[in-house]
Amino acid sequence: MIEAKQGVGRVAAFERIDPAFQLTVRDHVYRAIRSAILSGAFATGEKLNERQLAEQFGVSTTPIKEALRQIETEGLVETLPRRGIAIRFSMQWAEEMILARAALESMIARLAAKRIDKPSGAELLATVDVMKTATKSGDADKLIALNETFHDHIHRSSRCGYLAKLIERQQFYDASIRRIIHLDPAERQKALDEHASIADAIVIGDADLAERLMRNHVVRSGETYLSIVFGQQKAPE
Amino acid sequence: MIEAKQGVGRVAAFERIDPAFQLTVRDHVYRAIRSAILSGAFATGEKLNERQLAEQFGVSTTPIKEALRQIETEGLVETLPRRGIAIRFSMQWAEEMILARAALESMIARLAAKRIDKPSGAELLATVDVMKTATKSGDADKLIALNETFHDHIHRSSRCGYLAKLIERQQFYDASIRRIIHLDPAERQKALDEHASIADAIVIGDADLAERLMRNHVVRSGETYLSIVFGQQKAPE
DNA sequence: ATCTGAAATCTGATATACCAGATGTCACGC
DNA sequence: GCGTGACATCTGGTATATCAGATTTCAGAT
Repeated sequence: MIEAKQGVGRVAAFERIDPAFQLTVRDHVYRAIRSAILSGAFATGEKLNERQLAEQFGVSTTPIKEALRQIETEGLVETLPRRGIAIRFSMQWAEEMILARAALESMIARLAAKRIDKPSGAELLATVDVMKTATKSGDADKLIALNETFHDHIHRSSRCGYLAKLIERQQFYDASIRRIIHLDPAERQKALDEHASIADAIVIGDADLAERLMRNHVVRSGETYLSIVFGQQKAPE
Repeated sequence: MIEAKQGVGRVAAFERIDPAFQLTVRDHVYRAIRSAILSGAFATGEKLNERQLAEQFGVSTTPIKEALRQIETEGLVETLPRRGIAIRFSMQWAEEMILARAALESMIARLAAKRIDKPSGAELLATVDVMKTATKSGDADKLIALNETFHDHIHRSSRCGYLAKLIERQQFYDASIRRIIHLDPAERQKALDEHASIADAIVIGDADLAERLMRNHVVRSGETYLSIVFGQQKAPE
């Protein structure tokens, strides 16, 4: 659908570039370090060195410092002034990130149930239908994308920008790990059932039910990811 | 109570200095800017200028940049590469911070109810008792301190460091505003009743009840703060 | 009067140099 | 042998200069 501005018919329908797309060095470094930490490349308590990181990335320390400040604010590392930067992330940290995400996603599901309108509700149910198909055919990549679409729909329906942003930071696994999970047919089916019932609860406006289902879904699937990322590790006895 | 180390009786009982105490320029700037934003010193969408801030604080841009990165990660401002730094905080943002805090605090209350031990439970109830006294006498400052103690007890009992840290960032009002609230006897009584029932629920281990009571408490008191900070503003109709 | 586009200017982004606290090393004196 | 303390060194913290994208300004063309 092309919308011409000011009645001039021949302007091409190029979408505005999202300013956040701009790849700064800082942003690249931020993602790289964050992802490395979350994938377990560093042991808890291990030290990071600003100069060394700068050398590895082939940049100055300035963008490194800024990226580390962001990662610090997220809680993944702790900066000890003039003593070093220590990794804080651990299995227990990941467990709590799941709990945080469960709390926030269930809150947002509750609000979505109260605020969703007819068209969005229909879209949400339609997404679930597509998921059913993808689940049967076992298309893992498509399921991963649909999963994101599903949660995005709910976030938008809740009209909560801040909460949605906060939730994004509570993810400690990436697409490659999701793919592993989606290879298991039983897991796919379980996720589908949960998504379907969550969508139903939101569309009929049952806030309490949507909240509860969402929390259970996030905790359950989170624990599955946890066992994959951290293997058979157990919390300290 | 003095604990001598290694049996040497004459060593003074100096406590270890918390490394986080060190006041760096960055940290000072971070707190100052954050507090200014939360107190409404800037309009939503208003631009901040790194050089100008550096000049105002009388420091270079380096600590300013790092502080802004932290504030950005919290979601209070948005950095548009090479275009400026825009304030994102608004009444709606504050409303969502309340919801986030409600979601996280209720999750932590749920865990505290499951994990609290006898001594901590007794301490929690004791804190509520002291609160009763302070409520009657109307000592606002003491109540503010006790409030913090109360929530800290619960955070510690939940054994969740990450969640507790995340919750800290969801506070948009400071002590001076709390004092205003605590001047109202009716408000004091309401808060006391809520605290008492939350403590009871946690101590008897009723996770569902603790969660629900905590959420309602945070939302209700949050809305009170909201109305004070933002006056009679209303969300866009 | 209006549109175009080059140049001035504003802003954050990055690089580099240097500062200062924290830590480790090791010769020295008991 | 062992505790002491000066000093080398490591680390993040801060200051400053410069780079480059974004925006604004405004002369010149239509």
